[in-house]
Amino acid sequence: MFFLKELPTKAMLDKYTSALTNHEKNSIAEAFSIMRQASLLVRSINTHFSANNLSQLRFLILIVIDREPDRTSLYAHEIASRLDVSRPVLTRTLKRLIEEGLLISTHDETDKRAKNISLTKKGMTCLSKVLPGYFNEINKLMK
Amino acid sequence: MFFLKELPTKAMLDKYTSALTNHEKNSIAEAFSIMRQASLLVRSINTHFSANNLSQLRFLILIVIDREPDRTSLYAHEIASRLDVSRPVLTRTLKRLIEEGLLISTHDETDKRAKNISLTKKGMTCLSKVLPGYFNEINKLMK
DNA sequence: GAATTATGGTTACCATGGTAACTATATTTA
DNA sequence: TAAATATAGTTACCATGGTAACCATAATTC
Repeated sequence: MFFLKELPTKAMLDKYTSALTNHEKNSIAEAFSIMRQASLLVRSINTHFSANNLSQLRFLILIVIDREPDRTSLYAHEIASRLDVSRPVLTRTLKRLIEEGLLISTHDETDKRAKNISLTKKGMTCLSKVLPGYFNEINKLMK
Repeated sequence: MFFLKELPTKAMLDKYTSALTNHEKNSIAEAFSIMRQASLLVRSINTHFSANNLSQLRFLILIVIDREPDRTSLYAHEIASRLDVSRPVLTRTLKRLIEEGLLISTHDETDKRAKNISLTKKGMTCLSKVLPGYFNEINKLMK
């Protein structure tokens, strides 16, 4: 998502930011650094995930359900409110996770629009299988 | 690309990282923070770009050509070597930028495989039009 | 110099992100 | 309580990321 292998040098940046203050130039250099670091993190995390048939979003959906205190399910709109992703993408991703047996969806009696989503055994197993490698990947790159 | 709105609290993290050292836990918390910050940056930058019919990658392609000292063109494989993106994606994106008149491609006489890519007037105009807002978006979010 | 390997680039296909426009049900308001 | 608005979720469509497999040309090796 930030695909520049070599971050611009200060001199390079100056070519484009002559009108900015030094403070602004530093902020921009820092932003580049953050975006590049995050890109590398996301890259290697995604590699780990796809080896386990997951993705960032698929993983996060499982996690937000699992981590919810005192509950074993969430409404789709609650998942949506915790994740910064568009509704159609969430709909599709939930659909796939349900098809693959990682989640199950039940209808709500009081609100017929709502869908109640919970982890299956398979979903929980998947999560616990992927978590150690996930933290491991992060730690490798944060050194 | 990291879609968790609220980063996990330390207590939350403990649920999943009990086997890790404190140093590792801190690294992970920092990684989350970096990924989240980068996501927000990329979000707003992309919004700015798409209002100008660009994207991160389209922008970076233009920039790496423009910033190259002493040259006005790059071979496609040189662009590829500067950007961390797969070759097919680069091929397609270059194709679109050429169709839209931001880039032109010429064949190389000595290596018949290679494509020489340079910015058109329109490409340069596009770049200079988008740059101030780009830095501005970054600075807004880095505060 | 023919065969092999490496390099530059493309095609085909899929996953995953977005927006716009939609349906269905709940809620609010007049 | 009928009409208007808000909320939950979906569908259709497109942009942009990836990998695998491929073609064409160059470079290397035997």
